Amino acid sequence: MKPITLQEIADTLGISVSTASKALKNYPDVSEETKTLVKELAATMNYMPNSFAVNLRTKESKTIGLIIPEIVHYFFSNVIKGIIYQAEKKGYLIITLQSNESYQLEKKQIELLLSKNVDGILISLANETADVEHLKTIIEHNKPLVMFDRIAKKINCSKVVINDKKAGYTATEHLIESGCKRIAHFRGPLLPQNAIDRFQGYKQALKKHNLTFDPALVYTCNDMSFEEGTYFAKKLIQEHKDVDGLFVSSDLIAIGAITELKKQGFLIPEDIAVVGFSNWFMSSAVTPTLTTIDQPGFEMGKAAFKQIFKELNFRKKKETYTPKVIKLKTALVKRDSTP
Amino acid sequence: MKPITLQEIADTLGISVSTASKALKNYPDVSEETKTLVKELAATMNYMPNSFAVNLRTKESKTIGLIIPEIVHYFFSNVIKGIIYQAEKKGYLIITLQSNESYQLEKKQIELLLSKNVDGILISLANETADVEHLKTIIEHNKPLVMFDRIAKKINCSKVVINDKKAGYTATEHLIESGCKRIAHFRGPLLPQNAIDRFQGYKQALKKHNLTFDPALVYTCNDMSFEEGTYFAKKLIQEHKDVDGLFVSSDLIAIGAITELKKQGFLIPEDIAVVGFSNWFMSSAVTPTLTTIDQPGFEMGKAAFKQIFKELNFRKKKETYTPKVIKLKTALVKRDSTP
DNA sequence: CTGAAAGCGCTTACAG
DNA sequence: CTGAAAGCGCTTACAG
Repeated sequence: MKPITLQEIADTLGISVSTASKALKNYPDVSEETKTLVKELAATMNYMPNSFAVNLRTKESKTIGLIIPEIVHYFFSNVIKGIIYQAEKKGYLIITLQSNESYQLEKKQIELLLSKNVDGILISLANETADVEHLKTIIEHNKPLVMFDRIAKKINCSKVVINDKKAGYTATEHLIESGCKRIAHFRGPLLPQNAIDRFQGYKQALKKHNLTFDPALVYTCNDMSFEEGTYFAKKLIQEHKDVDGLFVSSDLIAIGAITELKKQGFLIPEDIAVVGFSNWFMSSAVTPTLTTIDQPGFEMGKAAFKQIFKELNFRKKKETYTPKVIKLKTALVKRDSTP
Repeated sequence: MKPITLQEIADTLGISVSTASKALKNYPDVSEETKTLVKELAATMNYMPNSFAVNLRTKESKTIGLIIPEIVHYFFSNVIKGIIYQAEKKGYLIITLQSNESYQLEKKQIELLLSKNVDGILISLANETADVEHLKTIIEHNKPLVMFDRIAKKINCSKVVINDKKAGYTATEHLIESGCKRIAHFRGPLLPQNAIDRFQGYKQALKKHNLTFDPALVYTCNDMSFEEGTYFAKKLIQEHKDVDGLFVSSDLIAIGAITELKKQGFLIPEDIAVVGFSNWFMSSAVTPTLTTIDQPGFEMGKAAFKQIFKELNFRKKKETYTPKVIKLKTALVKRDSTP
């Protein structure tokens, strides 16, 4: 079945392509009669405008590129879901690419998306990414760019984030208020801003409550896995027998840590209280259930798309806009891993 | 920064657009000198061909549509990852849509992808999908279609699957060989072929080993969640005190079931042995670790893309091809939830 | 109210 | 070896 063209519609109706085109798009200067004729024929012939031609004329494809560090990841897949959900609502399609936490890939993928002429780009940075020049090329190409979760402070574009520092503060303060005196922290990798911010929040809470900050109690996780949780838990209790609280930058690592601690005979939360991060669906299923910070992935995806959509419209109207930083709310979810 | 065109390259060089175009594409009938000139200028001017124009001319966009029931799902997100990984290798981009297990959405999304002129469609059916006429429209539009995991037997297109029946058989037989006599099955929803096949494998294994099949021991899960696992486990031990084995059609449900059974004082595997399905990464982390069937999601994604890529090339060469059914290997992963 | 014309930026068959 | 021309299928400013 060959797709049918406007030309064919016009021909069978004995009118011009221009009129047919305008009729379908409800131009006011086409007679009602012609409009009905064209629309009916289009419907019966199952006409679909050739999107390649439309793209070429209108210079937009209603397609947004998305670069994500890792698809197989509860939080990120929720973000993707939110983006796709919102995009579909607005008639946009999402092309997803995975940087695999690699700076080189991320850079290449930006080039790729730009060469494919997406209308804009949504990105969450790879853990490896330190240099952010490649993001500037997006802006130079005059395409809207919105970063989310793993952002680069230096880049002047809209961002959707949570307040990681505040969330880290809340988590740690909750441990302090539960009576913990020696609180360890399993932080994320060194580069990403959100790992830094959560760590800052941790420090700030200690300071506020007059607990001394001990750098030896901070362990840096790199692959953010369950195994890393068990590994550092083992290390932690070897090195610091007096620890009574633990703030972990991800639920998965926290669950790994709890598994190991239980195995070694520690009672959670009696001996060591634990707070995770992100509110992974399993955190309410494990034993004990995990106290954590709820990080709204789906909402973040929706917000990121909404923002790029706004910017797209500003551009169409040739209006200027100033990049916005949207901060989504987090919440402490109190469960059984803290007293 | 306005994107630069072939026209501008040709103008600055004082040659025609045709020659410039052919030079860039290494046509043999262009002088080496001209080729170098054009290529160098293109490089310094950072020329990128306008993909909209290329699409219109070549009638292909090197873009494949993907419809998946649920993105936030360990198995499916692995499949997506595999598809995107393989597609990127071959210069293709993936547009992902989520049907949300809804037949209506799935149907609409096929129309959408077709109207956006993707070169082909990859799909895994929604649990709700019974009628498969909408898939035929893809074929009528002359676009390659490859189904994976949740397939429709009736549709004549290539498919990538595992042998669900055999896997169900293996899982059940493993329980039987472990000494189980009364084996229950938590199956998936009624419509998807793979839920049916796993159930058939279960029945077949019982028959083969002369155990009577008792329909009362089969429970149908619909949302495939942890909670469903706890719910049916509760029901199971109320209704059938003599059960000593359980084959569950997903690891998450199995883990839910085990959590509930442990809570009620049952020993796993001593009282009830449990086998899951899919080899979710958490199945090696829970206590006891879960015996399961490894279902290669990433491989499935790669295979699905490879197949559609092949079909795309056959079409370009105007060769015919017959749809293939690719069966990927599964394996029993023996862990501690079976003796 | 309708249509001829130009043009989006490329590719490719054809002429020279 | 080079280039003029046609054309992919639309949209839209303009003329009538």
